[in-house]
Amino acid sequence: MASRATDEPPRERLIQTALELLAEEGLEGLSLRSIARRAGVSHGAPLRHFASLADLLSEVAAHGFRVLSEAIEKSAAQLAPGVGPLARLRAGSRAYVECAVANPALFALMFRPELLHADNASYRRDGGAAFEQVVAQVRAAQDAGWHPQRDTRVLAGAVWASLHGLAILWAQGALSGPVPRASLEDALTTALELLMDGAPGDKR
Amino acid sequence: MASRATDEPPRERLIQTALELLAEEGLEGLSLRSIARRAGVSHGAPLRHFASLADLLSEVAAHGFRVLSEAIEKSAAQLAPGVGPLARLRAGSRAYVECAVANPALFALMFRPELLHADNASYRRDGGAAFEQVVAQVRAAQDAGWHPQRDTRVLAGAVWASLHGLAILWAQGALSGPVPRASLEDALTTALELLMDGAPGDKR
DNA sequence: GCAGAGTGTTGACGTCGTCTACGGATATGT
DNA sequence: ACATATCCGTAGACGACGTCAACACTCTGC
Repeated sequence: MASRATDEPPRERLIQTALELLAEEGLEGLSLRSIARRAGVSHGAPLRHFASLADLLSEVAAHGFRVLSEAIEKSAAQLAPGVGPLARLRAGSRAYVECAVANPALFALMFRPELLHADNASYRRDGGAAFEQVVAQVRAAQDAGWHPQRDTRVLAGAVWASLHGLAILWAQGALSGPVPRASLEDALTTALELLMDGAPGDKR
Repeated sequence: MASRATDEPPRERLIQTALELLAEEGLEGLSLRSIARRAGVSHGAPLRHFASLADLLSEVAAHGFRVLSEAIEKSAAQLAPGVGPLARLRAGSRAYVECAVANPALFALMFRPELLHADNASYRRDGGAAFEQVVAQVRAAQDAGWHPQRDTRVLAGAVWASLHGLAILWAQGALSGPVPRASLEDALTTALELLMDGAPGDKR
């Protein structure tokens, strides 16, 4: 029996290969030629399917945004039906950071503009969709009385950026030095409490 | 008269050249050979003074951390003597983000572990010093009643990460798409208010 | 039977980081 | 004064990289 991968369309196969390589070797190991080698094709083959390395990586990054969106969605879905919107936002925020920590290299790639085609269609679409998910959760929390007077997109940007900082620093190990190892999880909890407590909301 | 730069020691001269190149061309343009070209020496010369490109870039990143520390220090120094520690923390936070936005490529380099030697001495020292500055400001705020019961380093880590996320996303333009252009400054203000209001502190 | 698209190979080009061998200063010890 | 060592730079090579052009091998539809 042949490996299932071989009868996938070549574009998808290359993206999958790149994802594997990224997970195993990190950002440094991710070259057009190494992807080709691992996929078992010649060094020029990937350019039949992508205009450039940046184009291939942009598709990989778009895949990452889809993974992220699913993680956020699932985190909200598995809460009890009665819990309020602010608790959902908290759960989504946790999911964002945990997803980044679970896939550090992929997450890093998603925010490396110099490696990507910023105007790649999938990248823009899936990245935008992920942000809109945060916006929707923030809006729901506002409707429930959390900072109702603030501009929703600005508020969502501030929340997203805060989570994002924690996610990258944590994922790339920059926090392990200055902050004691055991308390990285604490830092997430602390950040969420700073951001989302002390203001009228729903049940904690 | 000869350019002042030529009688500097060659190590410093190369770091300065790299900083200029980084500011003008961004991260992509920063190669060992392009630095050598701009410094007017042969392509192998820089390796007389640095063990590798990563080593040179680590020194450049360390310089960036010194710039950042000075910006934070200056922001606190030019406040009126009477203002409280929480206001100082707020001012330092603004300075962090504004410094990143003023030097986007340098700031990006400082957090690209795959381009750096993570164990480079200057990099560790100056990066650590910058974080300790935040820790000191947080501790002072705690002494004045702001979340006094929390672990200082964890709290500082959470604050730093939040600022950092805003700084990178803003510096690399990732926020301009989803959040309306004019309100990036608002996002900073919003984040600072979320993080540092609604808890007992000093005078606003 | 044949044109054309889709896919893959091969070889080349310029750029890159790094290494080695070499050359010329400059300073120091005798 | 000379020899020696150290600093700093050059020149050429190597392998890896992204990209491109030329070529070949399937298919499919007519």
